[in-house]
Amino acid sequence: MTRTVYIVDDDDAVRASLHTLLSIRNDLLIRSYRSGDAFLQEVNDLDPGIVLLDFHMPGATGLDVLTTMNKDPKFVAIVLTGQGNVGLAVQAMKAGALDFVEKPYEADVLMQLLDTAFARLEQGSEAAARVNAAEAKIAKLSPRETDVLKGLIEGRSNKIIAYELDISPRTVEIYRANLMEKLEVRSLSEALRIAFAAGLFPNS
Amino acid sequence: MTRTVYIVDDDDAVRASLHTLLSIRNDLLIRSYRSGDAFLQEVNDLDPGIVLLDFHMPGATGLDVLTTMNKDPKFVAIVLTGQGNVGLAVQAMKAGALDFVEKPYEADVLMQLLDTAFARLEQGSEAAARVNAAEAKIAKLSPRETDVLKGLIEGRSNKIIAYELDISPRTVEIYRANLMEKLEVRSLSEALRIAFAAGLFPNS
DNA sequence: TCCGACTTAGGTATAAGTCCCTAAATCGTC
DNA sequence: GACGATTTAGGGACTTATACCTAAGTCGGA
Repeated sequence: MTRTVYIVDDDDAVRASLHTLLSIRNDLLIRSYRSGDAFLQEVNDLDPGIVLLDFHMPGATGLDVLTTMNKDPKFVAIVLTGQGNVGLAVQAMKAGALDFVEKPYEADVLMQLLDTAFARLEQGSEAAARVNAAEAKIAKLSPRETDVLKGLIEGRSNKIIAYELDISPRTVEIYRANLMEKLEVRSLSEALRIAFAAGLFPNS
Repeated sequence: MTRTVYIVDDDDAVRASLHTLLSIRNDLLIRSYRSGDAFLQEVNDLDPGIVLLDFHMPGATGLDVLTTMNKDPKFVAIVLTGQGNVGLAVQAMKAGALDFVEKPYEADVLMQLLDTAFARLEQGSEAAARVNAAEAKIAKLSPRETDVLKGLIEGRSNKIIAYELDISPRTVEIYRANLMEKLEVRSLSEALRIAFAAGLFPNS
């Protein structure tokens, strides 16, 4: 597995020093960006990784970057900043940063943070992978098959579903068999589990 | 609905001033504690509410209180502190505080924070109530009924479950009927939904 | 000691779901 | 215009599940 670290800082010296520091660990792929804007332009095409983020930058600030990639589980951000204060730290943490560290940082603290960040990244991408797999399977279903799945989720029998969709129970059976095949499952419970994972479920 | 605010601060003047400020809103029930220890002693018996928490206190600090009630969705904490710094703010946010505000705070900022906090509290307690209801129903099941439910979750038929438990398929049918009754559901899908909600499900 | 819950099990009937076969109209794509 | 996917549907055999009936042994608590 490639462990990628993105450095986003407008200060050449900071980028260089971080690069040197991180190069101690030879399992890291390091990419540097000289502004938040430059990073945001490419963010959709990037592999998952850790983002070491400066707060004060011309153009998009660290907070802008954080809010943009807020819910994307592909990235875990650590804010590294020169002039920090409580308000900024709180904002950054609310925006989902793993940590907010004032420069000068200690090398071993940063290294430990990186490990934590990679651990969280893995958790997040496992969860995301499960959701993705489930959604991909659901997406294969035809509209009618999806209708039937919804009926099954609600706990209705083929007969009732047929009545609601105004089609023959026989046809419901066929859609049901089709969706089981497309979802690659052999039991209703497995099908429902995929529906759960894909967020198809009513929480009420 | 009673909206409760707990004030935890060792400074008499701060407690009094917060009390006065919050009294403007006559829908709030206000309780004050002069130390983190005093609050923690009662925390298990308290109703859900917002905790306005000082950081620097003799005995249990604000962070101690935060970590103790960390995962309890009954409370949402806002840290109000005199001498704050970035490190403390980050620790508090990591420990689950909704916000970290330095004194002197502005009254309207605090009021807005309270609204946000109550909103989050309601979300959390709705979710918690669902989980509780589900767990309570699962807890009613006898050991054998639970075994059968696990088999159903795995997508096995009565016959297979009977074989695995080394009992008659007939008996599995009875347990199954019993658990449907105890769970107050009429379909497998509803039963599985309760099992999901109770966290009985394998994520792998 | 008796009551209630849990565990176990059979019979019989009906309902529901699955698995095999076939078949045709529609609709968009190459 | 032919090909594939979608939607629609029937028959028949087989498997599963449900809904009713009864019944008995164990074990802990009132």
